Amino acid sequence: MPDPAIAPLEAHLGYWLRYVSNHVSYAFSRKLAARGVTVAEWVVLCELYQRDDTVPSELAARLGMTRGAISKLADRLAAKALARQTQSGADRRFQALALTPQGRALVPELAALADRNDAEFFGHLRPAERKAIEAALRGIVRRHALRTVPAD
Amino acid sequence: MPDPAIAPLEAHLGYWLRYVSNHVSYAFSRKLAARGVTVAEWVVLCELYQRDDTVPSELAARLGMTRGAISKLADRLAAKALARQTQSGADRRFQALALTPQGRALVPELAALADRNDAEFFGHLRPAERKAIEAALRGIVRRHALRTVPAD
DNA sequence: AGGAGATTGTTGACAAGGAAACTGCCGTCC
DNA sequence: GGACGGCAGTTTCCTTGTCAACAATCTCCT
Repeated sequence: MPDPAIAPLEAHLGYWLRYVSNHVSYAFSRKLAARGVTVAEWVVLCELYQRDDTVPSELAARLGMTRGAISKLADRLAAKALARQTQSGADRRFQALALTPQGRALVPELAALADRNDAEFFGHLRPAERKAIEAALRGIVRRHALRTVPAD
Repeated sequence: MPDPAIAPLEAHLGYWLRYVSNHVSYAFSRKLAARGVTVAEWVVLCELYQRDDTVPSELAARLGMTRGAISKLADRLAAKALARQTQSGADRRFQALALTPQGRALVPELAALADRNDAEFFGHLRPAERKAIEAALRGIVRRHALRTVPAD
Protein backbone atom coordinates (compact mmCIF):
# COMPACT_ATOMS: atom_id res chain seq x y z
CA MET A 1 0.00 0.00 0.00
CA PRO A 2 1.45 3.34 -1.04
CA ASP A 3 2.04 6.10 1.43
CA PRO A 4 -0.94 8.34 1.95
CA ALA A 5 -0.64 11.63 0.12
CA ILE A 6 -0.26 14.63 2.36
CA ALA A 7 -0.77 18.29 1.59
CA PRO A 8 2.50 19.95 0.69
CA LEU A 9 3.74 22.65 3.00
CA GLU A 10 3.02 25.32 0.42
CA ALA A 11 -0.67 24.53 0.59
CA HIS A 12 -0.85 26.11 4.02
CA LEU A 13 -1.27 29.82 4.39
CA GLY A 14 0.72 29.60 7.60
CA TYR A 15 3.68 28.39 5.60
CA TRP A 16 3.73 31.47 3.39
CA LEU A 17 3.13 33.72 6.33
CA ARG A 18 6.12 32.34 8.15
CA TYR A 19 8.21 32.31 5.03
CA VAL A 20 7.66 35.96 4.22
CA SER A 21 7.72 37.03 7.83
CA ASN A 22 11.08 35.39 8.37
CA HIS A 23 12.53 37.12 5.35
CA VAL A 24 11.16 40.50 6.34
CA SER A 25 12.53 40.11 9.85
CA TYR A 26 15.84 38.89 8.53
CA ALA A 27 16.22 41.83 6.18
CA PHE A 28 15.32 44.17 9.00
CA SER A 29 17.79 42.51 11.35
CA ARG A 30 20.54 43.10 8.80
CA LYS A 31 19.72 46.78 8.69
CA LEU A 32 19.62 47.03 12.46
CA ALA A 33 22.86 45.10 12.81
CA ALA A 34 24.61 47.93 10.98
CA ARG A 35 23.67 50.04 14.01
CA GLY A 36 24.61 47.31 16.47
CA VAL A 37 21.05 46.57 17.53
CA THR A 38 18.93 43.43 17.38
CA VAL A 39 15.24 43.24 16.54
CA ALA A 40 14.26 42.46 20.12
CA GLU A 41 16.29 45.40 21.33
CA TRP A 42 14.64 47.64 18.76
CA VAL A 43 11.20 46.67 19.97
CA VAL A 44 12.10 47.51 23.55
CA LEU A 45 13.70 50.79 22.54
CA CYS A 46 10.58 51.67 20.61
CA GLU A 47 8.36 50.96 23.60
CA LEU A 48 10.54 53.01 25.87
CA TYR A 49 10.62 55.84 23.36
CA GLN A 50 6.88 56.12 23.45
CA ARG A 51 6.55 55.57 27.15
CA ASP A 52 9.62 55.96 29.27
CA ASP A 53 9.99 54.44 32.72
CA THR A 54 8.24 51.27 31.71
CA VAL A 55 8.57 48.37 34.07
CA PRO A 56 10.20 45.14 32.86
CA SER A 57 7.23 42.93 33.69
CA GLU A 58 5.01 45.28 31.72
CA LEU A 59 7.37 44.99 28.79
CA ALA A 60 7.41 41.23 29.12
CA ALA A 61 3.63 41.05 29.01
CA ARG A 62 3.38 43.47 26.12
CA LEU A 63 6.05 41.85 24.01
CA GLY A 64 5.18 38.28 24.85
CA MET A 65 8.54 37.54 26.35
CA THR A 66 9.67 36.09 29.64
CA ARG A 67 10.71 38.33 32.50
CA GLY A 68 14.03 36.55 32.35
CA ALA A 69 14.48 37.44 28.71
CA ILE A 70 13.68 41.08 29.41
CA SER A 71 16.14 41.06 32.24
CA LYS A 72 18.97 39.96 29.98
CA LEU A 73 17.82 42.29 27.24
CA ALA A 74 17.92 45.19 29.67
CA ASP A 75 21.45 44.21 30.59
CA ARG A 76 22.44 44.30 26.94
CA LEU A 77 20.82 47.68 26.40
CA ALA A 78 22.57 49.00 29.49
CA ALA A 79 25.89 47.63 28.28
CA LYS A 80 25.34 49.55 25.04
CA ALA A 81 24.44 52.65 27.04
CA LEU A 82 21.06 52.86 25.30
CA ALA A 83 18.90 52.38 28.39
CA ARG A 84 19.33 52.26 32.12
CA GLN A 85 17.41 51.15 35.16
CA THR A 86 15.72 53.82 37.23
CA GLN A 87 14.36 53.71 40.75
CA SER A 88 11.41 55.98 40.31
CA GLY A 89 8.59 54.49 42.37
CA ALA A 90 8.40 53.87 46.07
CA ASP A 91 8.05 50.13 45.61
CA ARG A 92 11.61 48.98 45.36
CA ARG A 93 10.63 45.83 43.48
CA PHE A 94 9.85 47.89 40.39
CA GLN A 95 12.97 48.95 38.58
CA ALA A 96 11.74 50.80 35.54
CA LEU A 97 13.71 51.23 32.35
CA ALA A 98 14.40 54.54 30.68
CA LEU A 99 16.28 55.54 27.55
CA THR A 100 19.59 57.29 27.81
CA PRO A 101 20.07 60.37 25.60
CA GLN A 102 22.00 58.19 23.17
CA GLY A 103 19.16 55.68 23.10
CA ARG A 104 16.59 58.39 22.58
CA ALA A 105 18.58 59.87 19.75
CA LEU A 106 18.99 56.48 18.10
CA VAL A 107 15.33 55.46 17.95
CA PRO A 108 14.25 57.80 15.13
CA GLU A 109 17.12 56.53 13.00
CA LEU A 110 16.06 52.94 13.63
CA ALA A 111 12.47 53.90 12.92
CA ALA A 112 13.56 55.14 9.53
CA LEU A 113 15.11 51.74 8.89
CA ALA A 114 11.85 50.08 9.89
CA ASP A 115 9.89 52.31 7.53
CA ARG A 116 12.30 51.59 4.75
CA ASN A 117 12.18 47.87 5.35
CA ASP A 118 8.41 47.83 5.30
CA ALA A 119 8.30 49.87 2.12
CA GLU A 120 10.84 47.56 0.55
CA PHE A 121 8.63 44.52 1.02
CA PHE A 122 5.11 45.92 0.91
CA GLY A 123 5.49 49.24 -0.87
CA HIS A 124 4.51 47.78 -4.21
CA LEU A 125 1.11 46.63 -2.95
CA ARG A 126 -1.87 48.72 -3.84
CA PRO A 127 -3.27 50.56 -0.80
CA ALA A 128 -6.46 48.54 -0.94
CA GLU A 129 -4.46 45.32 -1.02
CA ARG A 130 -2.37 46.47 1.91
CA LYS A 131 -5.45 47.38 3.90
CA ALA A 132 -7.10 44.08 3.16
CA ILE A 133 -4.12 42.10 4.38
CA GLU A 134 -3.71 44.19 7.47
CA ALA A 135 -7.42 43.88 8.21
CA ALA A 136 -7.28 40.12 7.79
CA LEU A 137 -4.31 39.86 10.12
CA ARG A 138 -5.92 42.13 12.69
CA GLY A 139 -9.06 40.06 12.39
CA ILE A 140 -7.14 36.91 13.19
CA VAL A 141 -5.60 38.56 16.21
CA ARG A 142 -9.04 39.62 17.39
CA ARG A 143 -10.70 36.27 16.72
CA HIS A 144 -8.12 34.37 18.68
CA ALA A 145 -7.83 36.99 21.39
CA LEU A 146 -4.12 36.89 20.85
CA ARG A 147 -2.36 39.18 23.18
CA THR A 148 0.52 37.59 24.94
CA VAL A 149 2.88 35.43 23.13
CA PRO A 150 6.17 35.12 21.48
CA ALA A 151 7.72 38.16 19.94
CA ASP A 152 10.21 35.93 18.29
CA MET B 1 12.92 70.53 21.21
CA PRO B 2 10.51 67.62 21.59
CA ASP B 3 11.39 64.15 20.43
CA PRO B 4 10.53 63.52 16.82
CA ALA B 5 7.40 61.45 16.39
CA ILE B 6 7.98 58.00 15.00
CA ALA B 7 5.54 55.59 13.42
CA PRO B 8 4.24 53.08 15.94
CA LEU B 9 5.14 49.46 15.37
CA GLU B 10 1.56 48.62 14.45
CA ALA B 11 1.77 50.90 11.44
CA HIS B 12 4.04 48.40 9.72
CA LEU B 13 2.60 45.48 7.86
CA GLY B 14 5.71 43.52 8.79
CA TYR B 15 4.74 43.86 12.42
CA TRP B 16 1.38 42.22 11.92
CA LEU B 17 2.87 39.58 9.72
CA ARG B 18 5.37 38.62 12.36
CA TYR B 19 2.80 38.85 15.09
CA VAL B 20 0.35 36.48 13.45
CA SER B 21 3.06 34.23 12.07
CA ASN B 22 4.55 33.77 15.51
CA HIS B 23 1.19 32.89 16.96
CA VAL B 24 0.41 30.41 14.22
CA SER B 25 3.80 28.78 14.61
CA TYR B 26 3.48 28.75 18.35
CA ALA B 27 0.10 27.08 18.25
CA PHE B 28 1.44 24.54 15.79
CA SER B 29 4.48 23.88 17.92
CA ARG B 30 2.20 23.10 20.85
CA LYS B 31 0.33 20.54 18.77
CA LEU B 32 3.54 18.98 17.53
CA ALA B 33 5.02 18.91 21.02
CA ALA B 34 2.26 16.49 21.99
CA ARG B 35 3.87 14.11 19.50
CA GLY B 36 7.37 14.92 20.68
CA VAL B 37 8.36 16.78 17.53
CA THR B 38 9.49 20.35 16.91
CA VAL B 39 8.52 22.53 13.98
CA ALA B 40 11.96 22.30 12.40
CA GLU B 41 11.85 18.52 12.70
CA TRP B 42 8.41 18.47 11.13
CA VAL B 43 9.62 20.43 8.14
CA VAL B 44 12.48 18.01 7.58
CA LEU B 45 10.24 14.99 8.01
CA CYS B 46 7.84 16.47 5.49
CA GLU B 47 10.62 17.02 2.96
CA LEU B 48 11.88 13.49 3.42
CA TYR B 49 8.37 12.10 3.12
CA GLN B 50 7.98 13.63 -0.28
CA ARG B 51 11.48 12.90 -1.42
CA ASP B 52 13.47 10.36 0.50
CA ASP B 53 17.23 10.18 0.42
CA THR B 54 17.61 13.90 0.40
CA VAL B 55 21.06 15.22 1.12
CA PRO B 56 21.64 17.45 4.17
CA SER B 57 23.11 20.32 2.21
CA GLU B 58 20.10 20.25 -0.09
CA LEU B 59 17.85 20.41 2.94
CA ALA B 60 19.85 23.29 4.34
CA ALA B 61 19.52 25.25 1.13
CA ARG B 62 15.84 24.51 0.79
CA LEU B 63 14.94 25.31 4.38
CA GLY B 64 17.23 28.29 4.73
CA MET B 65 19.22 26.75 7.53
CA THR B 66 22.88 26.13 8.10
CA ARG B 67 24.46 22.80 7.33
CA GLY B 68 25.46 22.65 10.97
CA ALA B 69 21.86 23.07 12.06
CA ILE B 70 20.73 20.28 9.74
CA SER B 71 23.47 18.08 11.07
CA LYS B 72 22.28 18.44 14.64
CA LEU B 73 18.67 18.17 13.55
CA ALA B 74 19.48 14.90 11.82
CA ASP B 75 21.06 13.65 15.01
CA ARG B 76 17.89 14.46 16.92
CA LEU B 77 15.70 12.72 14.34
CA ALA B 78 17.99 9.70 14.47
CA ALA B 79 17.83 9.68 18.27
CA LYS B 80 14.04 9.59 17.99
CA ALA B 81 14.30 6.81 15.41
CA LEU B 82 12.38 8.87 12.87
CA ALA B 83 15.14 9.15 10.29
CA ARG B 84 18.54 7.69 9.61
CA GLN B 85 21.55 8.36 7.45
CA THR B 86 22.01 6.30 4.32
CA GLN B 87 25.03 5.79 2.11
CA SER B 88 23.35 5.54 -1.23
CA GLY B 89 25.47 7.45 -3.70
CA ALA B 90 28.98 6.85 -4.89
CA ASP B 91 30.25 10.14 -3.50
CA ARG B 92 31.01 9.32 0.09
CA ARG B 93 30.71 12.93 1.16
CA PHE B 94 26.97 12.80 0.62
CA GLN B 95 25.18 11.07 3.43
CA ALA B 96 21.55 11.23 2.53
CA LEU B 97 18.72 11.07 5.03
CA ALA B 98 15.78 8.71 4.85
CA LEU B 99 12.73 8.16 7.02
CA THR B 100 12.44 5.10 9.16
CA PRO B 101 9.12 3.22 9.04
CA GLN B 102 8.15 4.94 12.26
CA GLY B 103 8.98 8.32 10.77
CA ARG B 104 7.04 7.53 7.63
CA ALA B 105 4.05 6.46 9.62
CA LEU B 106 4.17 9.58 11.74
CA VAL B 107 4.18 12.16 8.96
CA PRO B 108 0.52 11.83 7.94
CA GLU B 109 -0.53 12.30 11.53
CA LEU B 110 1.57 15.43 11.80
CA ALA B 111 0.19 16.61 8.47
CA ALA B 112 -3.29 16.35 9.93
CA LEU B 113 -2.17 18.60 12.76
CA ALA B 114 -0.81 21.08 10.25
CA ASP B 115 -4.09 21.07 8.34
CA ARG B 116 -6.02 21.57 11.53
CA ASN B 117 -3.77 24.40 12.64
CA ASP B 118 -4.12 26.18 9.34
CA ALA B 119 -7.88 25.79 9.37
CA GLU B 120 -7.99 27.07 12.92
CA PHE B 121 -6.36 30.35 11.98
CA PHE B 122 -7.41 30.88 8.39
CA GLY B 123 -10.49 28.74 7.96
CA HIS B 124 -12.84 31.61 8.58
CA LEU B 125 -11.48 33.64 5.68
CA ARG B 126 -13.49 33.68 2.49
CA PRO B 127 -11.77 31.71 -0.27
CA ALA B 128 -11.22 34.87 -2.29
CA GLU B 129 -9.63 36.54 0.70
CA ARG B 130 -7.40 33.55 1.29
CA LYS B 131 -6.33 33.48 -2.32
CA ALA B 132 -5.60 37.19 -2.30
CA ILE B 133 -3.34 36.94 0.72
CA GLU B 134 -1.54 33.89 -0.60
CA ALA B 135 -1.07 35.59 -3.95
CA ALA B 136 0.32 38.69 -2.29
CA LEU B 137 2.75 36.65 -0.23
CA ARG B 138 3.84 34.61 -3.23
CA GLY B 139 4.27 37.84 -5.13
CA ILE B 140 6.60 39.17 -2.47
CA VAL B 141 8.62 35.98 -2.60
CA ARG B 142 8.88 36.29 -6.36
CA ARG B 143 9.69 39.98 -6.37
CA HIS B 144 12.51 39.57 -3.93
CA ALA B 145 13.70 36.31 -5.41
CA LEU B 146 13.57 34.85 -1.93
CA ARG B 147 14.60 31.30 -1.89
CA THR B 148 17.39 30.92 0.54
CA VAL B 149 18.38 33.04 3.43
CA PRO B 150 22.04 33.63 2.74
CA ALA B 151 23.23 31.63 5.71
CA ASP B 152 26.83 32.03 4.74
C1' DA C 1 49.60 10.37 -11.55
C1' DG C 2 49.28 14.10 -8.33
C1' DG C 3 48.41 18.16 -5.99
C1' DA C 4 45.33 22.58 -5.52
C1' DG C 5 40.92 23.82 -4.61
C1' DA C 6 36.09 23.11 -3.74
C1' DT C 7 32.42 20.75 -1.37
C1' DT C 8 30.18 17.87 2.49
C1' DG C 9 29.15 16.93 6.94
C1' DT C 10 30.71 17.55 11.82
C1' DT C 11 32.14 19.86 15.89
C1' DG C 12 32.88 23.57 19.34
C1' DA C 13 32.11 28.27 20.88
C1' DC C 14 28.71 31.64 21.19
C1' DA C 15 23.93 34.06 21.24
C1' DA C 16 19.24 34.44 22.63
C1' DG C 17 15.18 32.95 24.56
C1' DG C 18 12.06 29.69 27.73
C1' DA C 19 11.29 27.20 32.26
C1' DA C 20 11.89 27.04 36.78
C1' DA C 21 14.22 27.91 41.08
C1' DC C 22 15.77 31.65 43.88
C1' DT C 23 16.12 36.47 46.13
C1' DG C 24 14.11 40.68 47.72
C1' DC C 25 10.29 43.38 48.74
C1' DC C 26 5.49 44.19 49.71
C1' DG C 27 0.88 43.62 51.75
C1' DT C 28 -2.23 40.92 54.64
C1' DC C 29 -3.99 38.31 58.36
C1' DC C 30 -3.66 36.59 62.81
C1' DG D 1 4.08 43.51 65.40
C1' DG D 2 5.46 39.19 62.91
C1' DA D 3 4.93 35.08 59.88
C1' DC D 4 3.18 34.02 55.36
C1' DG D 5 1.84 34.26 50.70
C1' DG D 6 2.42 36.90 46.34
C1' DC D 7 4.78 39.68 43.05
C1' DA D 8 9.15 41.77 40.47
C1' DG D 9 13.79 40.68 38.87
C1' DT D 10 17.56 37.75 38.57
C1' DT D 11 20.01 33.64 37.84
C1' DT D 12 20.80 28.92 36.19
C1' DC D 13 20.20 25.32 33.05
C1' DC D 14 18.47 23.69 28.67
C1' DT D 15 17.32 24.07 23.83
C1' DT D 16 18.20 25.45 19.20
C1' DG D 17 20.33 27.94 15.82
C1' DT D 18 24.42 30.53 13.68
C1' DC D 19 29.43 31.01 12.71
C1' DA D 20 33.85 29.41 11.98
C1' DA D 21 37.24 25.93 11.92
C1' DC D 22 38.08 21.22 10.62
C1' DA D 23 38.68 16.42 8.39
C1' DA D 24 37.23 13.63 4.64
C1' DT D 25 36.22 13.34 0.01
C1' DC D 26 35.84 14.52 -4.75
C1' DT D 27 37.17 17.29 -9.22
C1' DC D 28 40.01 19.28 -12.20
C1' DC D 29 44.03 20.81 -14.25
C1' DT D 30 48.57 20.24 -15.55
